[in-house]
Amino acid sequence: MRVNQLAREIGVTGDTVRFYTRIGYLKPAKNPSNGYKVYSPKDRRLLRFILSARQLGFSVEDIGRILHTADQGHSPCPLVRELIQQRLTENEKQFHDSSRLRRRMRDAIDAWSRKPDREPTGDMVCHLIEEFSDDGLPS
Amino acid sequence: MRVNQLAREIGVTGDTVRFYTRIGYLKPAKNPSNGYKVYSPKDRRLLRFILSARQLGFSVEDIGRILHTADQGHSPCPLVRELIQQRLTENEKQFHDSSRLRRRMRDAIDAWSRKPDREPTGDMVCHLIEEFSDDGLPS
DNA sequence: GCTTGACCTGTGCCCGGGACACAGGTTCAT
DNA sequence: ATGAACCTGTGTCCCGGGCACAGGTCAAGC
Repeated sequence: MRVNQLAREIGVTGDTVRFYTRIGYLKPAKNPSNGYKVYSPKDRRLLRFILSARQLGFSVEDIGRILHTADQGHSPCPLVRELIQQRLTENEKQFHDSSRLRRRMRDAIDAWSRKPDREPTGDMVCHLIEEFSDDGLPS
Repeated sequence: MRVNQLAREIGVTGDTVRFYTRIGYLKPAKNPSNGYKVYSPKDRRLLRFILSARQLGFSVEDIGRILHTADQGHSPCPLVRELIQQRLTENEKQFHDSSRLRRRMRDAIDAWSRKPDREPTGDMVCHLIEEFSDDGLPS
């Protein structure tokens, strides 16, 4: 089976399949008559696994480590448990950062609703932004 | 003043200053005796503006449009109001996505706490991931 | 056989927002 | 003049694919 057949069957784009092939996670054979890559049922299982892991928040590199461990015949489960914990912690941090930014944006929009537009000057590009930032500074 | 002088004064790295210079937002003169870039007080004001805008969630490209508008002598304020609204909407979407992922990760960790580790098989890389994903599928 | 046109392929570069590596230049004290 | 510390511009890298491109393939029609 060729890239787009596999891709459609699984529900991703051909580019995605090509990408995982390019980085060596899928290892299709090569049809010698036309140079096209030929994917096996094992590749299909692997691709499904990769996509499941991605949906759980594992990075592509994480998945590489997991696959490598399994290739050695070792159980990847301890690594999987460790990695998802790390990703969860990351997610929580970025969730927090995102919340702070959102509050800041809302505060700005609110403050700006009571301010006029102005022409730029030599010292000022946009007084909305510049004055809002000054408000947050230590005087 | 040279890149690292400016950078330190504002509290960013030289790479950041170089980056905004490279993309043309800062326009230092060139010291002909040594080829070094020479930043003016205007560049310093601009850099401050850029960083303030970044902190409010504007993208680097947004800032380019804002600077361009101001360069034409028009008020960038309407654009600024429009763009922050867009970024806020984006942030809200990604906040939501992030929340869903987080719940999924926590559910996985919880489910996995009651499951053993296993060796990989020809059909299975890591049963934790594969079975957890199956749970979400329409049977 | 040949052509047409739709579909498919691999390859290589693109994105953001800087970070980092590198080779070489400069500066100040010696 | 020499050494060491610091500095500079430039090029490349990161992620997870997306996209453009030139060319290959394949069935239908003549």
